[in-house]
Amino acid sequence: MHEKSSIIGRLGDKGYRLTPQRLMILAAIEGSADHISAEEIYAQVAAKYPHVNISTVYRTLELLKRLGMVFEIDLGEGRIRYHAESSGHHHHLVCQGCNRVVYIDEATLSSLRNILLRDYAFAAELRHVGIFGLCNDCRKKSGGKGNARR
Amino acid sequence: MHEKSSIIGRLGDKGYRLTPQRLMILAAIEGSADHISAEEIYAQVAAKYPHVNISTVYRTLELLKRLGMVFEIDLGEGRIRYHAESSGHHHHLVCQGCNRVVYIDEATLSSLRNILLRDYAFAAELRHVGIFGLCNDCRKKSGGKGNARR
DNA sequence: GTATCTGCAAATCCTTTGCAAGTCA
DNA sequence: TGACTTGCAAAGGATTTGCAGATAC
Repeated sequence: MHEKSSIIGRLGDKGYRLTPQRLMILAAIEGSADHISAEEIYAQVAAKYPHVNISTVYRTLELLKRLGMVFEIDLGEGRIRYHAESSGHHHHLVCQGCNRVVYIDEATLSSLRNILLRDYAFAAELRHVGIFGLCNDCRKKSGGKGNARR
Repeated sequence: MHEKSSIIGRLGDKGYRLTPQRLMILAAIEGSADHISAEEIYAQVAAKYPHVNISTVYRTLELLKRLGMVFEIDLGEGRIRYHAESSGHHHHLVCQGCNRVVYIDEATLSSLRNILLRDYAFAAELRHVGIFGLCNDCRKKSGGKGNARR
């Protein structure tokens, strides 16, 4: 049990080829403290391996998503961000006034999840979207204009 | 006080021109039982008035958003949907298994809103995004594949 | 050796923009 | 009349795809 990455191990186990591109893309995702976009993954990989193409990044992300190893999160920027399944979960409060993202821990929303499950039999996957609104600072500033999207 | 549409009245009051395009775009939005996309608005308007251009739809939406008369909602489809401010509010549970959208009333999430406000001083605007997850049926079906997005 | 992957280039989808012509007030 | 609106066409950004050559196993 000492693989560089459990994801890499699992990819290999499932019969997928461990190409240098895939390894580098995985490293970028796993190494990202935050959530990373396809473009950012591409930039990181291309810095060491200029030959890669961004379509390979998208194809690899597609594969990893399909295998449940990487998750998407839509923070309303008009682009999707990705994070490794292994990197732990939290929720995102996205301020539409200043674009700041506040992280809150998973437990905060567990009661909501329970209510939706109980009353609507709906299993909410709250980790993969941002919750939009206004942070404290922006609320004070005359309600904050809120032109954060796209 | 008997305008066809309160939005139209307000647009005129603010000094914006009531062009036929704007009136028809407004009619499409207000007439939509559900949430409508720019493309759908365009199709509806173009049916009666083939001359319109979709850029006019986007520009009108931009204006109405700015004036707070129309709201966006991102249901994670890779496109934004719109609804009239006057059409009442509710929340959206979007099933990633079958793409179904379940509407829930605003009160259901008010406690969440209060918690976020109290603990994070964050004023969440929950009405403008969908909450993703799996509906009852799709949960039963072996967890449902969940390839709903884009 | 060969099925799987990749790079490349072009296409797609949604949305935005510049500009000259049209039109509401 | 004249500022505000529109149509048109072209650009924009994110993502996807077809295909032929490259490569992991």
